[in-house]
This record gives sequence, structure tokens and C-alpha cells, in this order.
Amino acid sequence: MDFIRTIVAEDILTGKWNGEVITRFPPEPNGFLHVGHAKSFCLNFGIAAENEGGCCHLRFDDTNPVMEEARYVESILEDVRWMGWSWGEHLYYASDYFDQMYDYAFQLINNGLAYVCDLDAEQMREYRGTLTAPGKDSPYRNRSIEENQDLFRRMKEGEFKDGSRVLRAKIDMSSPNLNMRDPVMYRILHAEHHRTGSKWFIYPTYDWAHGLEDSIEGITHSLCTLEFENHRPLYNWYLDKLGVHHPQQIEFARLELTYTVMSKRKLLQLVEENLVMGWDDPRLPTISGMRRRGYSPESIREFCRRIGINKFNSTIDIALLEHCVREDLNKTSNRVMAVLNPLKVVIDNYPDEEEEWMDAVNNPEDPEAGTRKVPFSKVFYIEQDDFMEDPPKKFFRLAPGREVRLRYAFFVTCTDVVKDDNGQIIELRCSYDPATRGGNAPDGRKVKSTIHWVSAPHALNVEVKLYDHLFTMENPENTADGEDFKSNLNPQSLKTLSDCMVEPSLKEAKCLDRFQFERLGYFSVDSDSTNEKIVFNRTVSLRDTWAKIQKKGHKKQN
RNA sequence: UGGGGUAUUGUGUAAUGGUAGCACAAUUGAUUCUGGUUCAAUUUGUCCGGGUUCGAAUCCUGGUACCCCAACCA
Repeated sequence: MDFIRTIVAEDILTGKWNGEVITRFPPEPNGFLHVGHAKSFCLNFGIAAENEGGCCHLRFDDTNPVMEEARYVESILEDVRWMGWSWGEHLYYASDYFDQMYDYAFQLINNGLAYVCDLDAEQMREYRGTLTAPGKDSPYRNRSIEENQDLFRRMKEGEFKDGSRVLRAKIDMSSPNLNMRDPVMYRILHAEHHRTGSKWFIYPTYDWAHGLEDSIEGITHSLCTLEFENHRPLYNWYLDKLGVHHPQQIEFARLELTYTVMSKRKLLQLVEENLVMGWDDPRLPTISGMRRRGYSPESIREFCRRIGINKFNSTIDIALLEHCVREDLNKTSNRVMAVLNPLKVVIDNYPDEEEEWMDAVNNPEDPEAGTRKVPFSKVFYIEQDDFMEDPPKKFFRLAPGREVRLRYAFFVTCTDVVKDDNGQIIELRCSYDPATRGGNAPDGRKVKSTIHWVSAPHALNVEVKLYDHLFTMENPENTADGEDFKSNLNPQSLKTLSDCMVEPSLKEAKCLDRFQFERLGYFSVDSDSTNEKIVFNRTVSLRDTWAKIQKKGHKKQN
């Protein structure tokens, strides 16, 4: 149990909130959700679900109309729902509280705790002081309550230009916590809001609004990330001065992952500069990207559970995410045979027009998944990597004179290698043993390897997209002088294979369907698929000990 | 530099004064009609220095390192 759940459990035991647990997930609709957000909403919805009567609100923190768009609201709703969480009746928008917040602000003005300040942004920075030096009081700090009331009302009416005035809390310009040095509560913004339209000319800042949103909704445990720890005294101040419900804020560390970036700002940059295909690019750690790539919600939730919750920055190895998705997909996805880089094979002693339908197990991890028939014929494809003319010691697959098993079919022996004028291998000739039908030899002889295959006349031609890490560096921020994170983009992160062969059972595959291509990895049908051509995304490869052996071999040679 | 946080194997995370455990990664072996899965095993750790105690990752004390804060972003 993590430290936050421990606190919640204690609070229930002591009856701190009358045993209630009300959490919330408060995204700003200024971008798509990523797996870091998943950590947060799995925590919030998770805690609510684990406690009887608990509930978790989904609230859009839409206080800055210049950054926010309705389409982001849509995507966030879809992503949270897809991840398996439901907010029930509890869908809220900060913008629904704008009137209430305005009243609260007036309350502070009436009590001499807030004032309208005419300093511009640069002047305000000068007056704020530095980390070590205290700030100076604004010359407008001691306006009369009446003048503040009048000015603030006129700010709301839209009388003043953007940036000309703000409403500030009157706290302490010499506080060692810079957030307490008379922070801005309202700024003038003549901007169209995606929900309130042109009703407002002033918008609350996050610091003013956020605590109020939690308070209005009766949140008990307000869970947020570490950087807001410094803001907690300010939220406390607002809530105490207003005398309203005061949730308990608890901070935890953001998720960081190796080989990727996790800030909405950077993701936006990649999208806007067309360095990726969009917010749902399968290489991105966005929920929509991971969905498109073939990740299951279950695997992402399991990942979020395993990484834990803490109070210090840490970077999780992306291998853990990959492990979680393999673990889930191994149990749930049906096996099929697909050849990514085809090499034609002809069996000389197999009848020309013959076709046989072999029994294949759909999922050895799940007997319920049943079996299917896979067509076999004289000409088929195998993986180029499954043949070597001059194999090293540890290579177990097909080679001249060697016998291997074709999965669910026959034992075949390579008898000849056909090459083109350039010496490239273009075809293999084999003989087969009819007695091994189904894949077992009656005499009990063994082969070192079983390889997959796809019958040529029955094959479906498809496109496959292979993905690698988006960045070449574990930490993309680790850059040479004068470069930014984009200089670490991996030019090999997407590899498109347009001439792959898959077994005919895949003809009916629908968008987002997941499969294991035997011996290769997990693949999912991409939204770019057409009636003419199915496109598959590789979600993640299978663990590949042969690749490791090869790598080691290379290292030894070099 | 003022303030607020945090330090446990390569990476993450447990242990709340009593054998430093688990997962991922790595390595080895067994099983296997997927070089997959499964199973078994191995390697590596309490930021540093003092103190209290029979006993300290945990308590005290002094250091060190890292993160956050000087947007009218969230």
C-alpha cells in the first residue's frame, strides 16, 4: 500500500471526513492525455473504487481559454472511458464555477484581502523580488475597498484592455514562499472560451481557482503532483480566509519514462512540427497513441499499479511497460502466422495443385480460444531471418541440408538455394516428409527448430509498421550544447514494411483487433487500414533470445 | 543564495527498532511444435560521518547530493 492510500485508510478509520472519500482528476483540456495522466487518474479513480461509497470526479480545469479547445475535452473523455473508469454523474467544469469564484473574490475584496493592481507584467516581476530578496509592495496595494470593488466590477464588464490590470490577493510581499507574494487571482482576457463563449472578460488563475474547485465539489483528498507543494500554503490561505470546505492536498511524483518525453508542451511541439503523425501516433506515450498501437487498458492499469506512488522524482524503465503489455497480451491474444520479410519456398515432392488445411491452436494460454484451420500448399513463404546459407553454431533454423518443423504442418529439409544474378537468395527448394503431417514424426526424431510460414496462394498481402523508441537517448533531455530534445529523436523509430504476408484468417480483422504473430510479436490493426490493404502496428515484439545471442556475437567480433 | 521537498541493487518499489524482501532488467539452467510462455537459480543496494541501542534503512546529530518555486501557464 502506498503512502497516499495509507493516509486515506487512516482518515476513514478516524472518521476525518465522516468516512467519505471523494477524489478528482482535473485535467486542463489543452492537449491529449498521456500515460503520466494515467498514473494520476488510476490513482484517483482507483482510491475511490477501493473505498465503499468513494467517488472520483472528472473535472476540466478550463480556466485559460487561450490554450484550451473542445476537441481536447472530447479526447480526454474518450481516453478515461477507454481506460475503464467511469465518473458517473460527476463530470464537472471549472468554468461552471466562474460566477461562484467571482463572488468569492468579492468577498476577499470586501474584507480588504484583495486589490486591483495596475502594474504590468514586467513591473510586477520587479516588485516581486527574488528567491533571496523580499519583494516590494505594489503602489496600488492600499486602494480603498470601494475603489477595488468598482475597478474589479469594471474589469468584469470588459472595460479594460488585456493585461492592463489584475486582481491580487493581499498577503505578504516578503514571504520566503514566492507564491504568497500577492499572487494574481484574475487576469483580463478578451478571449472566447470553449464553454462560456464571450461571457467573461476576466479569467481566474489556476492558483486562485483550483482550491475553490476542490472545495465547491467537497473533495476530501486532493491529490496532485510535487510542484504544487509550494502552492499548498496559498490554497490554505484562500480557503481559510473564505471559511469554506478545505480538502486535504497530498502531493506525489510525476511519472517519467525512459526513451520518451512526458510533457504536454513537448508532445504538442512534436505534433505541431509534424515530427509525428498526430496526437495518436503509436510512438507517443499518449493514451490515444498507445491505444492505436495496440496496448490494452488492462496492461496500462497494471503498469500504473506496479510503478507505485512516491514523493521523489524517478524514471521508470520503459521495459516495465513493455513487460506489462506482453504479460497481458500473452494471455489474451490469438496467435496467427505472418511473414514480415518473405522468402519463397517450394516443396519439390509436394503435389502441384494440392492444398491441405492444418489444425492450429489459437492461444495455448487459453484453451477456450479453440483452434482454426490454416491452409498449406506446395509454395509458401518463410521469414528471411529463418534461413542462413552458412549458419553459425547457435543458429537452429533452416539451412542447406537441415530439417526443421513448419509449425502445425510438416518437417521440411532444405535441398537447394536459388539465387538471382546479384547472388541474392530469392527462393528455397525443400523436400517434405508426408509422415510428419501435423508436426510430429512417427519415428520420434527431433528437429532443433519450428518456424512459421504462410501459404503463398492463400496469403493476404498486408502492410506492417514496426516501431522503436521515439528517442535514441534514455533521457531525451540529455543533449549537446545548443540542441534541444528533438535532436535525440530516433530516425529509425518507424519502419514500414509494405509487402508482408499473413494467413487468410486475418481477412476479417477489424481496427484495434490484437494478435500475436507467432515468433514475432503482438500486432494490432491500424486505423489507416483500407478494404484493399490491412495495416498492422507492432505493439511490442516478443522477447527474443536469438537477437540477444546475435548481439553478443557482434560484440565479441568487434 | 531564501523557502519547500526527497534520498534503499542498473531501474522501480517494500520493510514504521528485530533475517534488507518483491518486480523489471541482466545472467545461467530446465521444459516447450513460438529461441514465446512457464519453472528454477545467480549477480548487484540502505547518500556520507558521528551518536543512542543488545540490535538502526528506521531514532538523534552534523554534512552531501538531487528536485521544485522568481508566468497575468497549469
